[in-house]
Amino acid sequence: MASGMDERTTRVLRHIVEDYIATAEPVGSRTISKKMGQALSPATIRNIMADLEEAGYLAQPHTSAGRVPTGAGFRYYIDHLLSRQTLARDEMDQLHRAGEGNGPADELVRQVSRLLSNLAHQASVVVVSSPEQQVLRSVSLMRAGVERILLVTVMRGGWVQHRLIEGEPDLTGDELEKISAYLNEMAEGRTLLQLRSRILAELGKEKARYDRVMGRALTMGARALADTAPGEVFIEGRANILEQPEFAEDVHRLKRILRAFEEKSVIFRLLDRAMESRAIQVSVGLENTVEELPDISVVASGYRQGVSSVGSIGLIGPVRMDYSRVIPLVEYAASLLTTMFEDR
Amino acid sequence: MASGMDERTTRVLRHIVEDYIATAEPVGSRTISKKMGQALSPATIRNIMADLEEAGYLAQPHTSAGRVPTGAGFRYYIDHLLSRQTLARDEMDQLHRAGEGNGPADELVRQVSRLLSNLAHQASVVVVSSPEQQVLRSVSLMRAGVERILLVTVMRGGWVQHRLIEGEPDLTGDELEKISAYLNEMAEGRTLLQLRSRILAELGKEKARYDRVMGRALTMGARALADTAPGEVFIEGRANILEQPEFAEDVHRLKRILRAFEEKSVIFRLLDRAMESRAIQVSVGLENTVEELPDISVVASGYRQGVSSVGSIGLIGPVRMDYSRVIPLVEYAASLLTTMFEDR
DNA sequence: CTTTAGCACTCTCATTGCCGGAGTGCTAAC
DNA sequence: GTTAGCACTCCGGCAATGAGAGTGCTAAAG
Repeated sequence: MASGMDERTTRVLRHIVEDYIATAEPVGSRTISKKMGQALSPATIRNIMADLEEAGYLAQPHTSAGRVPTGAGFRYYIDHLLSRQTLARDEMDQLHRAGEGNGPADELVRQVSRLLSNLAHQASVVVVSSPEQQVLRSVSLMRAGVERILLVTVMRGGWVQHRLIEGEPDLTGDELEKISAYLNEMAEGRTLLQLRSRILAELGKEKARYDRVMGRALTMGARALADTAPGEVFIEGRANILEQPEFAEDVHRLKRILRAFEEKSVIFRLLDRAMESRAIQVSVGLENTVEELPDISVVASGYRQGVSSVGSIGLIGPVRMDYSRVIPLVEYAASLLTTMFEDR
Repeated sequence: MASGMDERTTRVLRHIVEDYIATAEPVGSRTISKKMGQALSPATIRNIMADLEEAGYLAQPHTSAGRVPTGAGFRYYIDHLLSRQTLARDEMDQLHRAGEGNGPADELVRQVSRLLSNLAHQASVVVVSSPEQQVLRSVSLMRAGVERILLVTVMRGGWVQHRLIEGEPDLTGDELEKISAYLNEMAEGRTLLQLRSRILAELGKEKARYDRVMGRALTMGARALADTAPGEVFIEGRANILEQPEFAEDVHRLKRILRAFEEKSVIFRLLDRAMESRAIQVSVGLENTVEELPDISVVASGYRQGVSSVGSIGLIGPVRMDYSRVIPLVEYAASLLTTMFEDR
């Protein structure tokens, strides 16, 4: 049906969507007629609207209310009608400054995310994918308690991660340092995944035969990397979603979304489509496959470290979002993250 | 005036507070009369209520509504009238299990906090104080990029922290390992604070004179520890505060508190009184000195690592909280955290 | 002197009925 | 195909009303 609409019809649809985005109220034929410079009378608009409703792009909350775009309406708008706003110089600068500063990677990412959230008046989410595919820069083993050893990994791009190895018999400081150094040498430039298989290969080859340090290093490495780390989620600007009347008024919805924010896995599912693709992803309403949140929209884009995608950044909010503004914002933020990780 | 109340008056006050806690509605003289087994007629209760109002413990939303406890009323109730509920076996078990598991310290703390939040139907907050005073178990320097070095510190108790040293000329892997080992040896068993002054002393003494490794180690250590790390804040169960009608109904208040949750420093100020003291701290309404949040209550208790307090855990919610239940919960959670860190 | 019954009074809240306004769909004319 | 006109629908706000809950005061009883 999408192609079966003439230009006039789509123009009407566009105006309806944009008016609705701006006001959050159902929009009537009069309003649109005025907006289009009286070229068409309200009555005509009404006819067109009836067509659009039949095609599934609009809905009426009740007879004698104006029209509201459906999910399909938004979809069509986003795919064919949207004209992106260009970002204000000032906004780009702000984002830049947030990402430029000194400090650990996670802190900078948080700041960018937060600013994005404030600029868009939506909640902002960053997911960092499980670091399995990322290239290591260095690893270190540290004593962390009785029979507890901590494996710290630093990725290219500056991401730091640590995991605990428990129930490991204690070693002297010297031994630990040697083992650590050995592992570190083995790790550099490899991905976690590669490191793991390398360790396993090595372990099979020489066994813990004649080199005690090497043997211990290999078994410990193998243990530490046995289970995959989950990746991380940062959510910033939860308070901003109260700016959106759809959440401020409906406590139930608000609660649902806040609950979802507390489940890492839900957020992961929400953003993982964006992670793969290089282009920005917009999923409105029911399109996202997360059954807990049928009535929200996600605008997200992956960011990369070198050639491999390592995560994504996005906004979560009601379906009625100012996409023309929000899409460029997210895109810019994602590209910023990519450059941030480039020279690290 | 507190002492100038006879037992009958305080009993009335207690019933009013408890009824209000249970219902969130102003409570009238009839209700109280019935609750006290008709020993006193509503009229008598009314007289007593008038006294209590004059004394500042109760207030009327408007003539001909029931009474509502004031901040002072709650304060008096907490200090003199409260009878703690004992925790259900099951709740203690749940908390225990949350804290017992394997995994990094921060993850476990999060889990305990989250469970606490769910049990209390309030938002739960954990602050980990700046690690300055904590005793180190080990430190390690790791390569983290061009001219970037990461200092990772592991505290007794299992807390891990890292800070970036930027603009540091690159070293060979070997050199870095030596420096790292040297620092590690110096660090163990000292607090961060002690380590820092030790480094400065050492730096003055020998200068970077004849031992290049030592010299580099000292200057890098000094640089890394120059600025104090801020400490951390975990907030769990934000969605639970919507269970409380005072937040569910008043978007403005909700927004204020969500905004506050996004400012580490605010949360710090809110909980730092609890950090010092070993006993549980309850601050109702205006008692907390955080001007952004005049109408909320904080129930918090510090937890320790050995003898020194390292943070606190607490609940944040409306003044109308079920203190008799919530206080034991927080206490138990705090003691749990203390034992969790003991054997690490 | 304290307690209580009685009563008049106040205030809220839910219900009802009643416009006015916004918007629609349909029909007939342009 | 477009539009003016019109009857119709539905929502939202407003005022009036009355029930209900609760109070304070007074005067009588204990």
